[in-house]
Amino acid sequence: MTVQTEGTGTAGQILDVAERLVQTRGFNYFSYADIAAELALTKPALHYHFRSKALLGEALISRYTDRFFGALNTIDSAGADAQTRLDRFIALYRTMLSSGRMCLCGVFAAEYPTLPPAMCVAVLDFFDRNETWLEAVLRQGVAEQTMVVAEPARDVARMIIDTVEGATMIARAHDDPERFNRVTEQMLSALRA
Amino acid sequence: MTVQTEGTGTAGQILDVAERLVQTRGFNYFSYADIAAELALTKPALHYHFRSKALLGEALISRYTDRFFGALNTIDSAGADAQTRLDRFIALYRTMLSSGRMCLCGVFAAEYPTLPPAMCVAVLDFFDRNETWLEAVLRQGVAEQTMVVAEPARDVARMIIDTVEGATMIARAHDDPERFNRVTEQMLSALRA
DNA sequence: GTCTATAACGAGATAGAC
DNA sequence: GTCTATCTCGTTATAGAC
Repeated sequence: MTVQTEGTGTAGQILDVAERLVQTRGFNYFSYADIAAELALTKPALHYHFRSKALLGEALISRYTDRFFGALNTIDSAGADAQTRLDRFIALYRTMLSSGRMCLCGVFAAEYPTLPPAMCVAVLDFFDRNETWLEAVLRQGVAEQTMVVAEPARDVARMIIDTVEGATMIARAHDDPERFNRVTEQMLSALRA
Repeated sequence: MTVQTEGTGTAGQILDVAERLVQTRGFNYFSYADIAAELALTKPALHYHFRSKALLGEALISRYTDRFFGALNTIDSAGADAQTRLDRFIALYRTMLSSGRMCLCGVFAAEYPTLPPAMCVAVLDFFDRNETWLEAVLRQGVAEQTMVVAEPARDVARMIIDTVEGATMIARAHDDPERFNRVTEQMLSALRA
């Protein structure tokens, strides 16, 4: 149920380092040289695995999205109640924040107008799928009578994503993970029945 | 009550263009050459007014913060109720979003780990002052019996900022300002008494 | 699959003329 | 206050040897 795990092989290690650099510095503020230095490789070796930075970016989103929804699947398969599911969703972001990272797609959203088109499509897809997952959890909470959710529930789902992304970003700037905890707790308490 | 107004003189014009470029592309994805081309100047002319990009960044935050709190002062001097004040606060962000811009300090928060130290200090100061203003509005709403605000009210103020910053970022990626309106409306309705 | 070497370009910044 | 010219460095990317 974690989003950041270690990849296998050289390509996997490249993605690991690149992912961390994007989540901490942004897509436009790291270079192939940074990755090469960390892995004791040369730049052409990276280009062998990822022909261009744009393709590396696409691979990053693809793997991140797979892992993120893998984590959501793990949450689902535990058969927990809606409150617990929502708590665990938020814990995914808390874990990233604890290592000074933003959500990968949150970073990409901030840099959106500068991204290659293929990356843009993948970023929007990530958010759309998140909304769908959250909307289902909210409807479960209503059915369990533990949540009060306004209609359309999808807008509430969007509010949750926006708040969590914003809270991650600003708590990291303050270097204060507790800020994230208190803000998300405020948000959750407003949803409780 | 607007945050984006036109500056006077060459330095003001430089700040105008730089501000727009940061709000749309980020601090790490525009150059002196971009500004120079727009203003039909050369790069050394820009360096005459702002010796380094870091100093330009500091000047950007300083002017933006002044204008932002100028707008909040205008809201205050109208003597409106808390709900109206909060609506007008959110309208400041809506106006930025309508021209494809994020909050300047929201962008800087996303790029925070890459910024020069002096800019970091100024960014945190912007958010702290925002929290203080919002906390006062929330307490006014409680006194007017139009809002239900959990304690500590400062955490609710932080939640509002995080949600608005996140909603701006993600609505812009979707090129859908209505998303911002619906999300912030959901947030506001959770605060109503 | 990784290397050395290099191309081609753009970045921030400075010297010195006008 | 703005210019031409230039410096130095870092960037993405490729050619070709091993």
